[in-house]
Amino acid sequence: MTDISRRQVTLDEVAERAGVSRSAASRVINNAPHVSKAKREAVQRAVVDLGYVPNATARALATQQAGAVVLAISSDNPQVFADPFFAEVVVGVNSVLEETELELMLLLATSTRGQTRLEQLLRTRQADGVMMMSTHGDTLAELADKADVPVVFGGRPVNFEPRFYVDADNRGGARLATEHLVDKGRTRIATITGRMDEGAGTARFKGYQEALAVAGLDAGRVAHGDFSEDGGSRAMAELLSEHPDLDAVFIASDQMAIGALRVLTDAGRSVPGDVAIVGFNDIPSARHTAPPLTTVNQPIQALGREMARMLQSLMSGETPSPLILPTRLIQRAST
Amino acid sequence: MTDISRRQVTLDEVAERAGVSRSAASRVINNAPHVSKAKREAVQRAVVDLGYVPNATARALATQQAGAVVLAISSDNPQVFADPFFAEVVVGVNSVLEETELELMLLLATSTRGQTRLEQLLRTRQADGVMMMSTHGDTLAELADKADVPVVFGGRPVNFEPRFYVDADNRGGARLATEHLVDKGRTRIATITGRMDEGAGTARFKGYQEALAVAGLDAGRVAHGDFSEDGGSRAMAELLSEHPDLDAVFIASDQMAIGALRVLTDAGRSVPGDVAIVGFNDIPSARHTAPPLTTVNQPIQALGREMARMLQSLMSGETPSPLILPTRLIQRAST
DNA sequence: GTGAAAGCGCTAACAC
DNA sequence: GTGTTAGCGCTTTCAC
Repeated sequence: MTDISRRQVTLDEVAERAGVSRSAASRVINNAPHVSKAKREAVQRAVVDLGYVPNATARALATQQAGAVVLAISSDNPQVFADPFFAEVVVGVNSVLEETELELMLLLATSTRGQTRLEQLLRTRQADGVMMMSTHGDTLAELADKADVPVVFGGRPVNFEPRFYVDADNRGGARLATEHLVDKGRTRIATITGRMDEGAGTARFKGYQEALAVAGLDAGRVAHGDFSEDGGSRAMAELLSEHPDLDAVFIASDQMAIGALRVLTDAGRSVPGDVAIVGFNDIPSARHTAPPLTTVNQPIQALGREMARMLQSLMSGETPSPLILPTRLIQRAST
Repeated sequence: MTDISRRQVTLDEVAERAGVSRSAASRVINNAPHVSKAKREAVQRAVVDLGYVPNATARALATQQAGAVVLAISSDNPQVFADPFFAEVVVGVNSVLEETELELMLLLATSTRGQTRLEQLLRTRQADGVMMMSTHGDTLAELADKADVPVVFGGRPVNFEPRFYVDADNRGGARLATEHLVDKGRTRIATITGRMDEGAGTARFKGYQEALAVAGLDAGRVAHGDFSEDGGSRAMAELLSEHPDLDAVFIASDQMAIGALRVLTDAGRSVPGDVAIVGFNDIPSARHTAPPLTTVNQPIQALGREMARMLQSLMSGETPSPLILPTRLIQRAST
């Protein structure tokens, strides 16, 4: 293992050592043509001897390519990133980036400061591409979608369809979940929605409505949550007081389902005996609730992977199609 | 909101527009002294008019400062990053970086490829500093600790004490947990350890031993796990067959505790009636197991925050002291 | 196949 | 205070 605390070795030094011009050395490094075999080898030897590593900054300046992409997560709440969801996305993204020379920059834009930074980033090509996950607000998203830097979205904003995105089939998943409730013979099926200013929130609500419409059932038992456990509790309490006859609930996130479950139990309703519930996301905790939660799984790592792939494709001048990843029902004891 | 799809505006253009020299403009941008008020204002106006944003790459090349730090997580298993733990660390790190001009780069070094990249990074000053979390192996860590780039460690390697680190008090937490079991009147207290090639694994084991030594109890009932749920199940089964008399288990991670809990239940041992257990990490699921898990909480976001702060301090030439963050016992029904 | 030379956009001496 | 100048380390025409 070579000594790490050595100062930067420049291309000039390599060239000198190899007895060639700097341009020749450069050609070898970037394995470009027009170099004699002899020189090529001489340079390669010099590179090894000196432990040369190209200076990425200088290269970036010369080529006008940053050699980095950014994963930007814009939200009004710094804590959302603590959601394991993003960790999984990152793993997926990383798995494809690892095959390339691209660095990954992470931009958690919560404050206005972060937002500004994101805008500047978009404008100044400090990154060769951006993967954007926005949990709220469409204006930044529209802005990003218009930037001349390649941008792919993870998930879709509410009122706006980006040119390039990969999303989970939230609507389909919600339909699946609700249909499952119907299949189980439930007829008074309520829902607790997520935040309706997020794409996932509205899509899951639509899926619920569709499934009930098809089944010819009433889709009027709805309470709005915010994806959080507490929000789920509140919404469940509301539902219970306004629609005490409900016999099932489709809940737009497992976190909310956990909150709702507690309220149901406290109210003396057995699950799934009196009320069947299904959640969404398939978080680890969903396996450990009592009873374990039926839920909808989405392929999160795949989402990250496909975002990165789509970005690559975009960066190499292609025009990829948007992608919707399938979700699937995980059946457990709560239904 | 300004149009984003505009090409790069250079400092020269700003200078020309303001009718000053480039150096004057540069001074204003970096609010350095020696500029008359008039010119300063002229430049500021030009900046706004033109929508000038400095080119970070060029600046980095000129100043020899990357303007970015990296969070490197080196592990032999790509999946470890999916652990919510890291998401929390990132939130902490980001909260302090957000106050600065520094970008955050994420380096998940799993493959050899990633390792190489990390080494190069260390060597070429592509980043002004690195925060390093290594889950295994000490050689890379020692290498990093010797690099001339500021490096702070999150957690400590097993056989090696870095110069700058912030760590949770794993040993103290384990002692706390074990003492709690002692206080509950348990006398045949076993342990399931984590991976013993990770600092957290060995430290928690030491804490267990210490507590039992102080209490004058036998610390011989031990099985080794790997922090995973399955590993916990296996280890618990082993413990049950080799030390069927045990009446408590300190388990070095909640994930393992969940696995162990299932095995205990399946074996007909009631928790905490027959066997009391306590876990470590305070993951969300720990609240939803049956019974809910007593566990040790560590301040993960604070860990991230302090790593970033320590790095900043290091980068500004100071010599910070290592930091150990307190852990605390969260008492629930499993004891 | 080869090298000289001109940048990439910025900062930092230095002389005025 | 101010502007001129020389780089930072690399890539890339362009003529040979």
